[in-house]
Amino acid sequence: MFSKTCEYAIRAVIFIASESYKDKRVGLKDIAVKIDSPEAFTAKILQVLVKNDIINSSKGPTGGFDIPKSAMTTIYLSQIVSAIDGDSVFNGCALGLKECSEIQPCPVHNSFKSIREDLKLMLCSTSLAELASGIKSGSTHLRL
Amino acid sequence: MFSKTCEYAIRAVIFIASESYKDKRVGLKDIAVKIDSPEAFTAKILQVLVKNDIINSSKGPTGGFDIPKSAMTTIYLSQIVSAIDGDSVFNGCALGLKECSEIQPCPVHNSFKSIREDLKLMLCSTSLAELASGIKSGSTHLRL
DNA sequence: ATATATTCGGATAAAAATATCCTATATTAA
DNA sequence: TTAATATAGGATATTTTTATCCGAATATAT
Repeated sequence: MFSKTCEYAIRAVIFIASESYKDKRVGLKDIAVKIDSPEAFTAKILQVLVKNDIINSSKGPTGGFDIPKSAMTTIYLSQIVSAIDGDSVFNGCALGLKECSEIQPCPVHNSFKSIREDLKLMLCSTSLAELASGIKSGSTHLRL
Repeated sequence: MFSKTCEYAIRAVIFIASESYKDKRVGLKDIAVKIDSPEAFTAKILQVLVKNDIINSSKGPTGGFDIPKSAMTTIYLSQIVSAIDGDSVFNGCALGLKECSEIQPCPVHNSFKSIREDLKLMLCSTSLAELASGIKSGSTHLRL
């Protein structure tokens, strides 16, 4: 579904959001531990997320990553996914064909249509705020 | 969604089915051309499909691959997918967590539930016969 | 029987994804 | 202003996925 990189990205963003909700900025080391990801690799991913304006970063002591509370309700899963994996999840042919559309469909095009629509809808309507609230309340988890 | 290997597998099986429908056995070379896949790599994939009883093979001149007509209605997309990609599509956590279930869900577990159910249902109910019929009629295609 | 055409299977190679290391740069606090 | 701590980013390494090569085994037709 998503690349491993994208899985890390989503988990990291949710964790950062859950801490930002408590007005806490979090460092790379902490993030890597809390989402169980390789630290250096996670750093690379976070850089991409910063460049895509999904998270903020600040250097130096007391530095780290955060997300403004106001942004949490306007950032959706879809943004994280397309920042990391591009739009193949949204547009790509399930059988890997370059030319696959309504007028020239692959054999599974129609079978996948509604599933892809549902997926798209879900990704575009699930906000960071929702996802982080589960972490806050302890009803969802990010590692193991 | 699927690995590239699995995309080739599905395309190959559909092509073999569409030819078997016309009582034609098809060789590796022909398959690779018709589904636009690397020949040697496709050979490896076909071996796995043979081992999983999804397609038949026969050696020697006039040899090649085929699928009994009777089998076409009992082989489903799900079988091809799990033979090549395993059952990660069916069971795997969207965020890559090892432990993710109803009692210990990841943040997107519930959002993905219905989508995954729909996907599973579709894969388990779409038969090879259906997929091959689109190729026969020319309404669907396997390359480009 | 022999030549030929085909799949089978092991070894290897290339490419892409994932992961690490190290130095530079910025920021804070003392 | 200096020491300490954090992210940034380039270079490199490892692992996984994708792809190729080649000889062996097998079956067919002549």
